[in-house]
Amino acid sequence: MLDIRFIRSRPDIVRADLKKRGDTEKLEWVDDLLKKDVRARELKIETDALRQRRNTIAREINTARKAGQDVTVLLAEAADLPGKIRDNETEQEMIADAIRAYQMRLPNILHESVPVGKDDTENVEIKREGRVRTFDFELQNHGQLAVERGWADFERATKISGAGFYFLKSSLVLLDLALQRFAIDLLAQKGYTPVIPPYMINRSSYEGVTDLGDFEKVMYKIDGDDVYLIATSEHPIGAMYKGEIFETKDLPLRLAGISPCFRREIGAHGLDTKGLFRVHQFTKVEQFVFCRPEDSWEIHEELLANAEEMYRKLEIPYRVVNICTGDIGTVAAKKYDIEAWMPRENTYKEVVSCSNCTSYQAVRLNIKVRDKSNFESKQHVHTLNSTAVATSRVMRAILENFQNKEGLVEIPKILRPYMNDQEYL
RNA sequence: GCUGAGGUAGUCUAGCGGUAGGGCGCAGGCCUGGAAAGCCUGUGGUGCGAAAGUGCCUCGGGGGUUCAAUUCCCCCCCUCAGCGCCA
Repeated sequence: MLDIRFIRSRPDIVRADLKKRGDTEKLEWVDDLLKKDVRARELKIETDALRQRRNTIAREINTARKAGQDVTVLLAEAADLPGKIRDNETEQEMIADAIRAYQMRLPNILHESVPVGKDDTENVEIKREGRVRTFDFELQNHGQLAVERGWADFERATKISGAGFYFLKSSLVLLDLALQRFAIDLLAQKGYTPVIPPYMINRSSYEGVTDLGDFEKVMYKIDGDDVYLIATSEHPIGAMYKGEIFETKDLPLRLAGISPCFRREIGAHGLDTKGLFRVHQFTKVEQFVFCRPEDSWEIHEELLANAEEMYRKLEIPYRVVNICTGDIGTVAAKKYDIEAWMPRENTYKEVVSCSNCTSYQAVRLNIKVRDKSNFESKQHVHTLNSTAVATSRVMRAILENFQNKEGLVEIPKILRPYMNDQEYL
């Protein structure tokens, strides 16, 4: 969320950003929020004065009693104070809740390079990489191919868990693990520390890292407990340092999260109905960085470069798009997607999402950095996250891009050391 | 799940109705040719103030009693130890 002090001092920036997003209904929120903020501070001054009087009088009563003096006048005054204080506190709480509710719903301030657009059709392509293969035969649907070869079982998974689930078997299990290990090794070599997080986290931690709407749309709640299944390791890793202060020397902190990801929302159907593209559960290796505010834009490019390197090495053609205002959501200040070439559909489809969340998550989570040379000054850190590999989607890309006429699937060379040096699945 | 002990500022620890004290760490200052040691100050959140300052809040969380709660009462959460169950 946005720091109240930032909103207070630069409401012009907040308003301009909402206009850029076309989110004009929230302009009124800013006005109302600023009004409530003024009232909140008036109330604080009043209430603090009442509390000061209460504290003083309590001490006076104590001193007078010890001196054996009469305290009835003091007690009479003191008796009125708690009620007055309580009335003020009630109003203060109401206003604080209202301000917080606005803050939780106001989106992050966008980077100037974010293109204006109404929805995902207006995202801006930045580049294309890789050689797109041509096929002189009809490609098989990756899901059907996987079932025929005994690499996946969707029907039995549907029987026991519902649509959107799958059993992975034999070669695809090894491929899944190979992709994870490839990604971890590549990131570890670049200074990222691998992390396996808890797969369930509680609501208050979750509110720090995600959009409120996600609780209804995306997350699975565990019945009877205050915990949710994680939708990505970004969430537990972001919340990991909640309420903490980093030393400058400890930043940037580069982490590589490895976890299953659970998502209720699986969206559109069509070609993807049966298969590995839109599923309720998949495994993902994720890059996550905590850094000083001045470093985040450079690191955002680093995360994208790392992700691109993976797809180049996997020999999967891709393009990079700059996500527009209508598609970016509330948390990120700028977001790139990498879309892998899916030859059967003749189109690029999302496999990586790479975001600079600037201080938006850090403000909610209260994560700061302290500079040793200026001990008193603390700033909120910036957080960034980017997919390295979401194994289900990359497996689909491999099953399609590396298929041959005989229905065999070649294993990308970079993965073969992780696959007992096999050439084909 | 049961029993017991705990939760005090970055960390350790005292206080157990009347302004939360000390050790360590860290930051700054004095001292020094430089350092160490020693000594002094500071250390979380927030309000007012140009600043110097000054006030309020903070003893796991929430209620209650009281002029006044870290302290007394009630509910909840978490940690540790032992026992039980368990891959």
